[in-house]
Amino acid sequence: MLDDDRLARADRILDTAKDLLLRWGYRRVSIDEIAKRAGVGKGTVYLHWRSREQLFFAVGAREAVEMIDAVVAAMRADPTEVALHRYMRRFFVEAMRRPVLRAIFTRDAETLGAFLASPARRPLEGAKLLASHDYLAVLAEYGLLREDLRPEDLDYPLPTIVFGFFGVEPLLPPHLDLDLEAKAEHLADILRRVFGPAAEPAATAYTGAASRAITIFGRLGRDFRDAAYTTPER
Amino acid sequence: MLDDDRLARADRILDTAKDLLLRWGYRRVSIDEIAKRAGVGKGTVYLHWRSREQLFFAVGAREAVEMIDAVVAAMRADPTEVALHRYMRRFFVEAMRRPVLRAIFTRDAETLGAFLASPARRPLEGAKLLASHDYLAVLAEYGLLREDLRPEDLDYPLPTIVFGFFGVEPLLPPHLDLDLEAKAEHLADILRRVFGPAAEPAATAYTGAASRAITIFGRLGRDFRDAAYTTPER
DNA sequence: TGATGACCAAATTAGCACATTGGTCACCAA
DNA sequence: TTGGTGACCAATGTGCTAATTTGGTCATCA
Repeated sequence: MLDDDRLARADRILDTAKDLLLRWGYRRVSIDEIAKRAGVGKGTVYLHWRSREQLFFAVGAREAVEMIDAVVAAMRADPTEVALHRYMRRFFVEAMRRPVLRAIFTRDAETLGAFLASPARRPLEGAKLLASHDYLAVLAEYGLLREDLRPEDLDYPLPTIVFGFFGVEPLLPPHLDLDLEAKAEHLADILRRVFGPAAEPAATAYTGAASRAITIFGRLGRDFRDAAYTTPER
Repeated sequence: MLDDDRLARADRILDTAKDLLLRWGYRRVSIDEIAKRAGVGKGTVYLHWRSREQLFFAVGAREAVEMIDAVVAAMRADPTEVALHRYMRRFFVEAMRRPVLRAIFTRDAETLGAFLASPARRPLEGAKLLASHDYLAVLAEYGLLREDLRPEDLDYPLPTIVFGFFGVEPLLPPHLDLDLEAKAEHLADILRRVFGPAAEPAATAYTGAASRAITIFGRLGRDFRDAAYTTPER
């Protein structure tokens, strides 16, 4: 079978899995049902992924790729998007707009159930996706971080703040319903005040940093794409 | 029966309930068991609280009173403790050091189970306990907030940040294990940078605001104490 | 008159037969 | 020869009933 056909088939299966995941929730979706609706035999699914968990990981990884691509595209179009507060704002919005990523980041137990605790999902959250050390090092190098901060100083407070934005929703009083953009704006404002440099950086800092960051996130996107379509080796 | 004896009995029951709650978790603790260990009849428990939920709410409320008392004492000893970032730092530390409050704020399902979703627990979290509008209004009045902020501007971002600090723990990579004070310091630093005034306020601002805040939190503490020992009326 | 525990309805658990599901692999069609 | 398939299997889950536990009440008692 041609590689293109293989990829197309993988996508068909992933589309089906994603659709059922969002409609029925993780525990209700069986491999049988996915295979049937995708028009392939059950065994064929296992020619693409090692296990059920891996398959659903791939569903998430594909959305992660979309999100990363959107981030990279934004940085290409406007290098100031590389700044931490701009990047995280976009990350937040792009993640929340994609149903599977939103379910993962908001820890939506209704939709994801046991998958939230499964080890296969691990790479989908975690600091690596959120803000790699490589990226933060680039920010520091180009003067886009507060002068007294080293990248590792963000290890605790940055994920903590961002996690708060993904997770508070169910705890807030209902009368407080900001739209996604307003929340993202709050997040950006906070990150700029807490981690941003005192003075506005030069335009050249942005272009230099953006070019480096695009490389970093481009690689990250390719890694996720590879992970999503990985064939099980034995 | 004398009021003092009544209170002592209530405390004995609450001590027992708290002990079992922390050892066995919410769902495993029965009223029968609590009554037996507290040396009273089951009916007696219902002379103090209307329902099982109310009883466990009282367990939390009593710890909330302890916490609020600690906060008030700190403000009395040092009026600069009234500043938002100092107050929330202390709030965070005092809450995390008390097992029942920590379970509530970290949403520890293992310990609290169904109680997390029960309406009786509602008053124990929520913005009221965290930072009432009255308190924020005092801060604004005395110039202890960023000049361009009105109290209601904090409604969304403040609980969001604080929630993050209570809730991230299970998501962080294990190698990152700051002690409680270090986490609290991060929280304080963030809140000062995001919500604090540009210039250091005068000492008189702190004393004035602290005196007002002590009144507010003193009342809140009394309300919780009353709620904890409330007799069910019919 | 305050405290108690037997009592009851409602919810939970235990036990068991039956159905479903993740994953494998012998077989087959191209 | 080989990529695709679905019958197959162990293990997990589901429905069902009987038996137990539990929250809450209240007649009775000290």
